[in-house]
Parts: sequence; structure tokens; C-alpha cells
Amino acid sequence: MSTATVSLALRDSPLVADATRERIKEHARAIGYIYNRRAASLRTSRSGIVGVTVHDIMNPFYAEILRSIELELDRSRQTFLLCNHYDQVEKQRSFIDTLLQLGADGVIMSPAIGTPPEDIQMAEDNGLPAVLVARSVEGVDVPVFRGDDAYGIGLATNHLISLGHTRIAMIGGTDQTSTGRDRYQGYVAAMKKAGLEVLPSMRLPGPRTKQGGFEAAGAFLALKEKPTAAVCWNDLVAIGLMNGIARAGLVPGTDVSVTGYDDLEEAAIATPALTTVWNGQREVGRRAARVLLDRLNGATVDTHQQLIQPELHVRQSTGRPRERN
Amino acid sequence: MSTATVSLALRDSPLVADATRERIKEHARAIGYIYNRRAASLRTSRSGIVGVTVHDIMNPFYAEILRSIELELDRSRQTFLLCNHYDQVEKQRSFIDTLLQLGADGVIMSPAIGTPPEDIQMAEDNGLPAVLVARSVEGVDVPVFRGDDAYGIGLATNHLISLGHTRIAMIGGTDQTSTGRDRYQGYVAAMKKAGLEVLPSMRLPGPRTKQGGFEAAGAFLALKEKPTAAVCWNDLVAIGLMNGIARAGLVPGTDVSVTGYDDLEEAAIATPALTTVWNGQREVGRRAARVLLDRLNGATVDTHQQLIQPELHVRQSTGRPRERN
DNA sequence: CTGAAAGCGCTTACAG
DNA sequence: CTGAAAGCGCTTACAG
Repeated sequence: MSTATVSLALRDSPLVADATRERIKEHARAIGYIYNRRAASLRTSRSGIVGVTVHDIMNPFYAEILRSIELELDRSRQTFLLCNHYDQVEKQRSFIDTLLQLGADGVIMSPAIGTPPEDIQMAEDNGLPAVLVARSVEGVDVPVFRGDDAYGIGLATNHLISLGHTRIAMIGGTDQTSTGRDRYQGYVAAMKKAGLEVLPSMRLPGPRTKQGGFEAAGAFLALKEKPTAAVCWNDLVAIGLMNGIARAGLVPGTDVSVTGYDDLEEAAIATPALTTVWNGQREVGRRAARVLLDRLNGATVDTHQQLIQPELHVRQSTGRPRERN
Repeated sequence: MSTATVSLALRDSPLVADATRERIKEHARAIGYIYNRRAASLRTSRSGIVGVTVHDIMNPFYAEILRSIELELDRSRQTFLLCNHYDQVEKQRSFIDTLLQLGADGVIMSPAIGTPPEDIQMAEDNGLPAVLVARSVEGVDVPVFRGDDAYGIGLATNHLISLGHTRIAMIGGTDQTSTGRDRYQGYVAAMKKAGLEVLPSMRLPGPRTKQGGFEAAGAFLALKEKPTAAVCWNDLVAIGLMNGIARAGLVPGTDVSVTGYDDLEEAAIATPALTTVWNGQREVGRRAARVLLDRLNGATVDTHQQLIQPELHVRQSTGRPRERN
């Protein structure tokens, strides 16, 4: 029996007679045959591997995106390689290199801060199609899926304003990502539209983690403007800040209003339950994976940035302003 | 110039003259040469890929283990493929299959509940060495790294007993894993040793998540035995339970004592800061990766179970018992 | 419907 | 120190 026939039989080609196919399959099972994907990939130049790189998978925001990517890739029997780049362009670059060497079929990336468009273009030029999630990069023509951050943070800010807050701080995050700039601009725009003053001192940038929020509590409570509310960069910062506020003897949600961003699964069970902005992680992951798979199958896809419309979820961490002494 | 010379030059073989090597490397850079690892792997049967499979990477316990594995693998220029098995034996099996097909060098697994030893043996027999973390499987002879769960939960239980608690419930988790059985036994042993009664009603098994702990709060507070303390399966359950207790108007750490397990990064910033048991995630990940790399390099390694010694970290979530009405 | 042959891009003896 | 040749395990035209 020739290798060609065996190869065809194992892949259920109609070119092989039913009886022959069954005999071959039975024998393969019997001898414990293991299909060698490296060899197949060398021949076909399809590997069944997709790379995924994000800042840090320990951040539930990315974990939630990854989960929906995984679901979608599983469906198409693609495996994924994961890389946390920790915002190191060098680490991200070496990951892309690895993907190229392995003949990966594509890459989904939430690009590291400072990613030059050339890094993504290089992947594309070498046959590694890319799709971006959560952050965009100027100067490269690939599909991008992210939330509408300016609009979303506006929802949170307006919610606080409508409750009567006028001194609203913004806590956590950085202006070095597209997300960061958009969120800050959204906050500024909402404040200005309401005729409220935007004070640079009321912006406290910092790590986008619980720890970051927790540690910002001191500086927040010490602000001489005595803000009555905090718009936080994300849920992690908000939960950390609330913990820090509680440690200081104040009651978050009553003494100080706090909003989050992302609507992580744990936002609903925080104490108090967190008012936050749903950021469509599942949607972002699902659509990014789908578009990448479409590209792999030769479809030409829309490379415009796709903005997912965020939604405000009001819970217990926000209320009417209360003065502190 | 022959391909052999090029191949040797690119891998810095001393068989190639310096000048030749430099000329070749320069040219490779110039034409944007991409090393084809599939082809190399086909020839050498080393792929530079290691599989990692855990229950769910969204659980920070596994994320922390993964992080230290990643650190160790990076150092040896190995890439890792990740799989969440969600305790589905079938999903885990298909992952092992994929690894075999890709010619992966090894696999680090926290085995799914109900994993038959044959599944691991099959990997081993096909040249895919395995190392287990966090959970063990009877009947297969591979290295295992995990915390000493019985001892660790004993630390937490004894701590509560020494504060004067006598009615101590155990919240969350399952008895279907080695970890689960060991933890429950450790709790039972500590209670008995102190002459305290172990009531089946005081064991509330459940999901090992914040959500699980949060939802267990109602049942816990309604127990007719009126427990004054809860030994939780892990930090996630403990934090969820504390949130649930706070929602019910009680103050965790004052009205009810709560212990966690794992000492996740966020245990220290929970409100109140969580008394918990350090479970050596970093140590587990680091040592598992090291041993796997040693096996890849042909070393024969100790296949005895390696128990990491846990440590009690006392914080604010535990105190003297207080009666509720 | 089946078989013989070429080739994917490497590495490794082997000969010079 | 360098080159010619074989082979890793597949798939894909091509011939029969």
C-alpha cells in the first residue's frame, strides 16, 4: 500500500475506496500511529497554530478575551501559543519571530506599548496575518477590535455628574496607549461638557492593577480638592481603590463614589458591587478570532477599526456626593 | 556555498571559519531569512515546544504557577502551548494528542479530575515526558510538585482553634481531587486532635471560585450550628465568602473569622486582609519546569512526589470568636 | 481507485 | 574547513 493512499485515507478523501479506508484506519489505530503535523505543515505550509499575545494573562480583562478566542479557535481545531509581553516590545518581537519560525497561521495581539507599525507589518509581509485587540497601532493596516473607550468613560463620568458630583478624580492607567488617551479624553470631554473644571492634579496615573488602586487610595484621599468620586481606569483599580478606602475607615459607595471599567465577572460580587462599564471582552475576542480565521481561509476582511459599544452597569459603588472632613 | 555550511554557520558551529560565518549571517539578515523550525524539528525531533495544561488560567492560582513556568522556559528558549482543560478529561486528551503531533518536547500538567493514569503513560510512551503540578494521579510514575495540603490546612485550622474557635465550617472545593481529599483530611485531623466534633453539615463543598464563596455565604450563615469561623478551600472562595458576609451586614474578620489558602497576590489587599496559607505557587512552577528541562536533557529525575511546605500568613480576617444572634 | 516520485527546509554523517 | 547526499514524514500532482 502506498503512502499516498494511506495519507488520503486518513484524511477521508473520497478518492479512496470505503473498504480500503477502513482497513487503513483500523491498522493506524492498532499500531498507535501518530500523525506528524510538522511534516504535514512543512509540506502544506499550514500549521494549525495561532499566536496570541497580550500584556499579561493574569489580568482578568485579557483572560476573558483569551477565553472567547480559545472557544472560537477550538471550533476550528486551531491550537494557540500564548505570550505575555509585559509591554516589552522586544519580548513581543521575539514571539512574532518564533511564530514565523513555527509557520504559525496568524497572530492575535494586544500590542505592547510602543509597538512600531513595522513590527506588525513585518509579520504580515512574511505571511503571518495579524489582528489587533483592545489597543490599536497607527500606521498599519490590520483589523482592530476594541471598545469605544472615549464613549465608555463618558458614560461613567456622566453618571457621576448626574448624581451631583462635581469634583471627580481619574485614577490609574497611562496615556501611553490608544486606550489610555481615549479614556482620558472621554473623561475630559464629559467634564467640560458639564461645565466642570478639569484639574491636572485630579489625574492620578498608575498601574492598572488592584495593587495600583489600593496604593492610590492614600493620594486620592489626601487630594486638597477633596474629590467626592473617582473614575477608575478599570475594575481592578476600582476594586483596589475601594479596598484602600475601606482600610482608611471610609465606606466606598457611600462616602466616596467609585466607577470601574470592563465589567469583569468579579465586579458584580465586589463589596460594594461595582458600578462599571461593560467593555465587551467576549465580543472582542470572538470577533477577532473569527476575522483571523476568515483571513486564513482567504477572505478579504475589513481593516477598519471595529469599536464595540460599551454599556453602563449601575450597581452599589456610586451614590450622591457626601462631603468629607 | 552548500546548505550544510550555511546551517552550521547560523548555529555558530566552530566547524565554520569566522569570516565565512559572518558573511553568511550578514547575508541572512539582508535577505530577511527566517529559520524554519518545523523542518529542523522534523530532522532533529526536538521542537522547542512544551505543553502546559491546567484547569483554568483565569484562576490566579494557576496563573501564578504559569508565570513561574514561563520564566523558567524563557530562560531555555522554550515556547509553551497552553490548554485550559476545565476538568474535561477528553479536552486534556486531545491536547496531549496535539502535542504528540507537533512533536512537543514535554508537558507540564495539573491533571483534570478523573485523569486515568493511562493517559499520562501514553504520553510518556510516545516520547512526551510529563511533570505534574498541584495535583497527583495514582498509578503513574512521573515527578509531581504540589503543596503539602493536609499540613497546610492544618495550619489554618489550628490557628482558628488557638484563637478559641470550636465551631469551624469548611467551605468550598471538592473531594474528587488529591488536593481536595488531603485538605479535608487535614481539617478533620486538626479538629479531632483538638477534641472538637467534626460535623458533616459543617462541610459545604462547592465551586472553587469567588462566585462560589459569595454564593455559599447564605448557607454558611444559616447553618444551625452557628459556626464562628470558616476554613475556605482557597483564597478565591474566602474572598467571595467575605464579600457575601459583608453584604449580609456582618463584618468579616470581626463577626466571623475566615481563612484562605494559596496566598494569592490579592490576599494581602483584600478587605479585611486575608489570613491564609502560602502554597508556594512560584516554587511549584519553577521546580516543575526545571525538572522537565532536566528530563529533556537526558537526566534521570526523582519521580517521588515533592511536597512544598506551606506557611501560615496571619492577617486581619481572623480573630477571637464572637457569638451571633 | 491506487502507486511511484518529487519536494517542503532543515541536519547529520561522510568524504575530501 | 567546506561540499554532496541522504533522510525526517508528510502531500500533491501525475501516471496508470
